[in-house]
Amino acid sequence: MRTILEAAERVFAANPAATMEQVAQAAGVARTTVHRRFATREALLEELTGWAARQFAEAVASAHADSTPPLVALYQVTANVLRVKTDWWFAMSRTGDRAHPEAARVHAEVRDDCERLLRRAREAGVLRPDADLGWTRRVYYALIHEAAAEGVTEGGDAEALATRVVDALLRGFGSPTAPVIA
Amino acid sequence: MRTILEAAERVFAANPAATMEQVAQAAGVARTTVHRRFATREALLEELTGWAARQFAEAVASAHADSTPPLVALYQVTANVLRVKTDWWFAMSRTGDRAHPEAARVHAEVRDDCERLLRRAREAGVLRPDADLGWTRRVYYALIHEAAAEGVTEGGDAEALATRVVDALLRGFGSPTAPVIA
DNA sequence: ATTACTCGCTACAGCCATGTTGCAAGTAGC
DNA sequence: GCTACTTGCAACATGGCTGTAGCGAGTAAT
Repeated sequence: MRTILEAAERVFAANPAATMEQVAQAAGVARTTVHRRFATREALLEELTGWAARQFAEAVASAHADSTPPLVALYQVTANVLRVKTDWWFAMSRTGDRAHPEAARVHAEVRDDCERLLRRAREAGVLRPDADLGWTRRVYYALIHEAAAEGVTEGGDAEALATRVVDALLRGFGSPTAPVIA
Repeated sequence: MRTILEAAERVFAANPAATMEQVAQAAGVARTTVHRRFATREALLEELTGWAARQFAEAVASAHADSTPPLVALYQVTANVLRVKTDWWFAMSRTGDRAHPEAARVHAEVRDDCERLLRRAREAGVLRPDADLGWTRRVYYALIHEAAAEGVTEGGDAEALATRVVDALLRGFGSPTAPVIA
């Protein structure tokens, strides 16, 4: 069960169009055994996304973003999410999928949590007063995605990656003395 | 020919696993006609990635990044690439693919160009002296990707998107007076 | 009108993944 | 030993996509 889901994650991460046969082989079981647990391919994908969504929700919740200073919360959430996302790369990439309403709900909720956290950060002076929170959130997501990609291929630890993500998000890479474009 | 490639781009952008039938339908031709131009599905994909790669190379080259100040070059390259990437979203996402060596070569060259530009920017004081160029480049790519996604769904103009990308890359979203994490 | 060309349509063969079933072997518990 | 359960294996049916071939209609040029 867990074995099959983890194998599916590995296989689909390498090739989203992989077959049930490949998943079974990676799990070390027969293809029919996979079908015994998951009636259809769709069902397997759904289980996978649901499983990842629960891990995701847990990772976000355990950061207690509401009861810590924004900067600390930002760092904790980032590190926790990176841990999950490097292990469940493929499953976590299936966010917008119409399948599995629970996963969609989780992602929507996290999205709200994230925007709320960013708003708190802006009010606390951590973010610039003129920061566009929608764009800020999308950039934040993109940075996490990129850092997770590095974590998958090179296996860095979540804390170091989180530090770089938050640093890139807040400071950028420009010299403080450089001219500004807009 | 062009019609079919453009249709393929649209269809595959919506669903990478789309069939030749769907492509043909989107192009307004019969499936056999698609096969007359592109012997196999693989051949169609290759043409598509090759076509996008040429557009990409042209977009980068026409920015004359070597002969303008780093900050200007960064902005020009960003805007040009965004124009191509919003139109050829799917085809441009097939970078690491082993198929079509020309596309792989183009992407490798652009990557080098980009790192060279970032190095110039750092030496010119546009980037912080301690900026990790590899990480900077990956973040830059991620920002372009994100901005292009917005361009695809909401159709903003390339200049405005480029401004936001460069601004996010250089300044980030943090308040200049806020404490730093690392 | 003839020729050359392109396209749509139909039909077909082949392949591969999916999903199902039945049977045999192995294991754990009683 | 007996039972219940799980698994592997082989076989099969099904469906969908791919790629090919042939025929007929339409069009443009000479």
